[in-house]
Amino acid sequence: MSLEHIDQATEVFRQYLKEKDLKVTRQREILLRRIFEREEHFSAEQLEDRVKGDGISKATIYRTLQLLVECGLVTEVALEDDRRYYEHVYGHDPHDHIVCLDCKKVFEFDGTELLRVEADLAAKLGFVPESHRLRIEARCEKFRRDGECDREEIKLI
Amino acid sequence: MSLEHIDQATEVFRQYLKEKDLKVTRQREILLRRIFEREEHFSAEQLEDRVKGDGISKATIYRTLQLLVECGLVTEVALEDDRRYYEHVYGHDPHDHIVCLDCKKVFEFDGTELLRVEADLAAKLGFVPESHRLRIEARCEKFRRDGECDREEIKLI
DNA sequence: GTGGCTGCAAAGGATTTGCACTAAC
DNA sequence: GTTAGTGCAAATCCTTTGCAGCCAC
Repeated sequence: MSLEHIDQATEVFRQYLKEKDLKVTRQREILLRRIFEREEHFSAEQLEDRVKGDGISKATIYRTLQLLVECGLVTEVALEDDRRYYEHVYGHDPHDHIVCLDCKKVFEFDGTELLRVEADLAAKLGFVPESHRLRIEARCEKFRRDGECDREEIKLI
Repeated sequence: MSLEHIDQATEVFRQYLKEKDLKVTRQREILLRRIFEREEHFSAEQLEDRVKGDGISKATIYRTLQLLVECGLVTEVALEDDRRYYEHVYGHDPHDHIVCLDCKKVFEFDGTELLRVEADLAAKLGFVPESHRLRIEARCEKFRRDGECDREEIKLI
């Protein structure tokens, strides 16, 4: 993510905090930066690793993640069922996730078509869709054929 | 679910156990029956309630659920993120779930179209889809308009 | 100075596990 | 009789919470 985007996200977060009469703290600013400076999904534990040395407690990490989700800068991703994973979404196009049962990598794919189908379907049933949580589990043809997979994880495919 | 279906599911389960050299126990038979005799999603805790009085421990419930998922008679449903929910799938058509943010009810809808889109999408990306976990969160038009919703939960819509 | 925030440790809550006993086969 | 299954309680693991001191405003 570009420095420019990080700055914009920081601004969005500060604005959100101000609106809610919450405070801009050292910990919150560092966490936001560490989240946005990488294009990787992360769990609370992995985020803890990223800020190792910055003196930020686990409790603050969990509390800040909640704030970031509330203000829409971060969302949960349904990668696993046992723990929560997150990704930053500021400046990202809608996408969903497909995990390969062979090579275990996670890929993102353009979510436009599914969004349209979802909207149609929901309309037919009398609903207005708000959000969805999706994980597709699949097998990678290349892996099956060659026994390896050279795709880059996460990259939009 | 019809008695006939329960018997068939029981047979499938027994067969699976036999193949794996596992035992057909009183607890396993009761749990399967209690699961299949209702068309309701359930958590481990709710299943515990359903077998209250049958003297089956929580540990056995969790262990049996794993078996039932392994043999394909039951699957996890992505209703909530904090605990696991299940449904029996023997004799059911493919479907997905939509939860109403207004009335909190869960509905099932025909999953054929999404399956097709998923297969197309996956093929384009070089994958063969195996399964997916989906929850659509939406608002119910009727509820918004009338302040109530008379739809029946879970029924395929 | 006054909230809200943080770190710490303890609590919570769902699920899993170790073990001695019991029950299928 | 053998082997796996069960119940119980303890253990795990992720996440949340209570509280005393701290920091942003």
